[in-house]
Amino acid sequence: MLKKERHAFIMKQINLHNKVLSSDLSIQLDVSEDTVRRDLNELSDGEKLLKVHGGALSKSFHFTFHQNEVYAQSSKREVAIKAIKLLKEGMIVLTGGGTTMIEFAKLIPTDLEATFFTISPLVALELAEHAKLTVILIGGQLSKNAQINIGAGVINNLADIKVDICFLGANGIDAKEGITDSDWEVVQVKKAMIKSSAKVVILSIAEKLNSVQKMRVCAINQVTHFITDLNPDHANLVNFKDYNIQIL
Amino acid sequence: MLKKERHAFIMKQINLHNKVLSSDLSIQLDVSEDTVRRDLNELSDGEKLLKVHGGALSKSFHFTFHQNEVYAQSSKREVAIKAIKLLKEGMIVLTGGGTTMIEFAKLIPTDLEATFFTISPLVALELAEHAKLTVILIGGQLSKNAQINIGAGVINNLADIKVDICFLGANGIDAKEGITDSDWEVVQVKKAMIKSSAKVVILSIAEKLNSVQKMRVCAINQVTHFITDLNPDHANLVNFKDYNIQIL
DNA sequence: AAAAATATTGCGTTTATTTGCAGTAATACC
DNA sequence: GGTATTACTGCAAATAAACGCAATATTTTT
Repeated sequence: MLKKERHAFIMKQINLHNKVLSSDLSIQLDVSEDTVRRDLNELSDGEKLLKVHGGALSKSFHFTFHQNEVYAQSSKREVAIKAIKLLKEGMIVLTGGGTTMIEFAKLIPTDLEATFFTISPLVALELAEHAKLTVILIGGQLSKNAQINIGAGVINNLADIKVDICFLGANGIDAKEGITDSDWEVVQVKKAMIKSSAKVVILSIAEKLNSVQKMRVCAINQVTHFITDLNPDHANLVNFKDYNIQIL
Repeated sequence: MLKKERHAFIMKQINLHNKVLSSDLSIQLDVSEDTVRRDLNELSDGEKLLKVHGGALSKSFHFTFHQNEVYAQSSKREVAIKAIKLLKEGMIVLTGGGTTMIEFAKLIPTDLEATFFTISPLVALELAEHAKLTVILIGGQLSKNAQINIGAGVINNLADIKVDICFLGANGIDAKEGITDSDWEVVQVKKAMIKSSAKVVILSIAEKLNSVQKMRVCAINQVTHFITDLNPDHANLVNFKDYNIQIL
């Protein structure tokens, strides 16, 4: 593997996870830790990342908690704006959690009258700011990592509802492997959500394209709409053209 | 976990709660207290926080205090501190909503292991910051005014659970008229909560004493504990002495 | 194409950092 | 004032970084 390729791989990991460990990279790239260190030093010299003992962090990491609360917020907002266009008066909508969904909730027109089900307390609170929306929070055990409700209670409740459209964020998305995630409980909930919904819209920033996580939520052909911050004709989306999905 | 990550976590906690305890951080970060102390020293050297005996405080604490525009916050905090003492290891707890309950949630010791049911998304999110708590959010329609879940779904779910203790804020409280509120839906939910709980704790700042709202939640003798920011022997509380309530 | 120059990589060694622990000093709480 | 908690010190073990060097790969020059 060429040095440039390694650098690209490292930067991808950094953007995806905000951190990398030298020891992990050494195994993943199949080179010595020395080489990884040298790579990290070079990237660090080029101001591409922040080198620390044991690995490296995203440069924006430091600010993540202060000024730039949400990573890649502008991309996420772009995605959200496109998603808004799928909303129609009187719809019954189901939404997941995550920062993209919160952006989405904020951008909903204030005069829209609709019913929203959600598993995310944060999204629910954001939706509650809109006077004309009916907001129903599906209860369950609150996951500390994902900040969404999970568990059997959620699944049961989801089984009893049937909505017009479901908006979901994605952790990993790949044409062949479909939608994937890394948390088993979250995967179960997402599966149930898809089952309860006539249309399924996946929202994802371009960065997460062609990345695969450990567990599968669903195949690509179960998705009806796929929204990224890219132009639908962008080269990176060509793999998805074969499936019967509307790409926005 | 990398050192910088720990630092970021600590700063997040500081920004969130305005204070951290070394002992808590040691558990949450899964490192020794020594390491936490060294971290705090480094952050303190970098002027990021104010180190004190037992933990650290936000540097901007004295200034940001005012940005938190919770009405009568200090009274509410006093009430919350007293309420914390009723919590025991392993308890099943049910809580309502409101700013007093949020103060309460913030002040729960981080090493407490317990299960919390709540109808308030905001309280749930605050509780979720505590690593050892199981948080279950009872779902339903989100009331825009009260920012708690209401409606038949909530009542049904409440009917199926039985908890050790229930913490409720009160809108109106009077020895003769009991606990009263102004929103019909909220009253229904509170009634259901009381029904599901072995003990009922009412939290209220002194200001609300002897005030009566339009709708009745329950009589005073259905309450087991009553917490205000006043001394239990205060003259204003004399009316409540006749009932079989523990006044804190 | 062969040779020389340059870059890259892995390994052993040395050096530096980080972390937990034991013992002791300082501080807060009752 | 006594007790419990927290802070500091020095130390040892583990881990990571830096350095020099030799082997290998790549590019440039002849």
